[in-house]
Amino acid sequence: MAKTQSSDEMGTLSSKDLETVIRGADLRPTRQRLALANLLFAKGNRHITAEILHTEALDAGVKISLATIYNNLHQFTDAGLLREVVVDASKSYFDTNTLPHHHFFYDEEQRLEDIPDGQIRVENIPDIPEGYNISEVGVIVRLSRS
Amino acid sequence: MAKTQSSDEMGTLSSKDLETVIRGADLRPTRQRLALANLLFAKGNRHITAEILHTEALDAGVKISLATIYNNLHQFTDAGLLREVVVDASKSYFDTNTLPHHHFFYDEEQRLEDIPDGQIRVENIPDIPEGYNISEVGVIVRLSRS
DNA sequence: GAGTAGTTTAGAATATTTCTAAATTATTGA
DNA sequence: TCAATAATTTAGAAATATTCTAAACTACTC
Repeated sequence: MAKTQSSDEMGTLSSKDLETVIRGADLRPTRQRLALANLLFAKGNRHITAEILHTEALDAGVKISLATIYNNLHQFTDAGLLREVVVDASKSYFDTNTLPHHHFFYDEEQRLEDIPDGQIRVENIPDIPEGYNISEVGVIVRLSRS
Repeated sequence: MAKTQSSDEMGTLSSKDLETVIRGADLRPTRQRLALANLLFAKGNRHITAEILHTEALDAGVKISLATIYNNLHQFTDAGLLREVVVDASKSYFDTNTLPHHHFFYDEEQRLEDIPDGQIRVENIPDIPEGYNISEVGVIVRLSRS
């Protein structure tokens, strides 16, 4: 397997691989961090909030505080292993898919879902002011029950 | 002038007009509500947070509480006079332009700016699941200093 | 194994937004 | 005009999500 893998392909990482990923991000493979990495990266794409990840960790028997969840979500994000998606005014979602892509957001369920890259095209982005660059183009298609 | 006006054209409303707009939304033209409507709609498109609107009102000599700011922002939004734009994980922006359009967001300045409708096109939106409809397609182009 | 630097943690603090219940104001209709 | 009513405003408390602090703990280095 290639040494570098996109977050898209992290669905089958062994705990050895997870340790490698964590070390590659200049982080120590602590018990808590490994457990979070496992919850986040061991089963395909996820869109998760701090609170839900905390609950999942506790349910999995991992003793971990909410502060540590936040610390690690931000460290993973800084390391490029996660992407923060702003879609709800009151809480943050973290997406394990760091490749360029867009999202469906189900209003009633407060649930995010990937729209695979290439599927949507954004055309005709106007000129941007001198001295700036585009850091991200995000499309959110909001869905509600009809 | 036409009886119905898009929020786009509310830049020149007299206080009589503002009262009409407010009554049209089934709201009472109170001192506070008129003052807010004036701050919001009397000078072209705005993208504003509750806190900033509160400060502007106080600066203009209007005695008003923050709770009233929130009440009115939501009432205006429900009446279709404002649109809430989610772009920042920690606070909400309200946009006086309720026509379909997209946004630039200046990361460093935490500032929103309209991209006029028609300028950007979103193509190839995939099929959406049975039983849902698209309530909004939002594009945010994030800009950072280069 | 000792020293250090990174990590975790409980709990406090902060920020934004909502809620509550009481006081105030606008409206209606006698 | 005035009383009844319903909507509105308000201060302050509460709720929610997130960050901070400082102390305890753990992983790493030599």
